[in-house]
Amino acid sequence: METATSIRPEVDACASAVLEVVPLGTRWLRAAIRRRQPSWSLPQLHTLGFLRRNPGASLSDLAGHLGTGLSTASTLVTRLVGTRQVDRREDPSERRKSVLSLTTEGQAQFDAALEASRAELSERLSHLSPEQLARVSEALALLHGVFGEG
Amino acid sequence: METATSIRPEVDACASAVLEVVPLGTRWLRAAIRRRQPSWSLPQLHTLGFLRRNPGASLSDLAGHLGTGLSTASTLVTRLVGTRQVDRREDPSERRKSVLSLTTEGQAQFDAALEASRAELSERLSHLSPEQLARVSEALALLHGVFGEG
DNA sequence: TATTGTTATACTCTATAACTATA
DNA sequence: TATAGTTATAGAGTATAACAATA
Repeated sequence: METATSIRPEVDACASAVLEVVPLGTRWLRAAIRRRQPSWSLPQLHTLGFLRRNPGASLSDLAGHLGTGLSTASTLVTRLVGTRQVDRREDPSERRKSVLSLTTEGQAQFDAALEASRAELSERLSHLSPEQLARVSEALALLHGVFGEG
Repeated sequence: METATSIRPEVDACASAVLEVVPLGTRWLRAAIRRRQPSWSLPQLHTLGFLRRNPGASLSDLAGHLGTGLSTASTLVTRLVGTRQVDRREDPSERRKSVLSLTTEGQAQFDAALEASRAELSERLSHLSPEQLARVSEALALLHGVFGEG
């Protein structure tokens, strides 16, 4: 199979770096969350984070964000509803749809966990110089676009 | 609880960006792999990638890399041995230890999948300017250190 | 008929605990 | 006794397929 290698070697090197760092970051993040909320899985955290930013989203919205099927999102939400962290209602105007949001308790727990992880990450990032920090922030914005545009 | 907020707001902003982009990248990566090798899970890919770079590693080495317990690594390896992608032997000098490596077939499949994902990522990264690309690469190196030093 | 979501089934990931074998 | 690894068990994530309800 022709593997369509780029004309620019820097591009391939950058792609390789992404492929190496993203899993590293995921493992770090999972460990950080576990230290704080051992009962939360990464998918659960992603679900809570999405509903934190998008209150009132439907199950389809959530599934699209998670990159999973509707059934996966459904069982995920069912568990979080069971633990009183997510509220699931029926959309009055579109009765097929769910209206999802965090409960007060779910939001408080999520904010606390996010803040703890951010504090831990900040501690590590604080060793970087202001210039390095600015470049990392800029690079993250670029990667956000790269991952999000499709 | 005191959440030890940083004195530098830029640090916290950067940490927030990391917390947002890392999950995005993970979902993109999973989707990219699925397009190529629908049968591989992310943990399996990480296992293959680690053994690709560290042939002869022990099960403990692998578990440490994955951030999981020994039992998780053991069942993971058992499945990959069953599909003829990983070779598991006994260390002659330390008979408690396993010596893990990719089979010829496993290595070929991994290389092909990695190359496909890299090509797909490269296509997206190719839209960046040389300056942007350099910054992303530099930032990734910094993040590699941030995630890896603990 | 198409869309939204749920449920059943099966397989993988993961942790804990109990176990074996080796050092 | 301590370490390397396996196995049993249980709970969670995931996809596919079959289903119900709504539009």
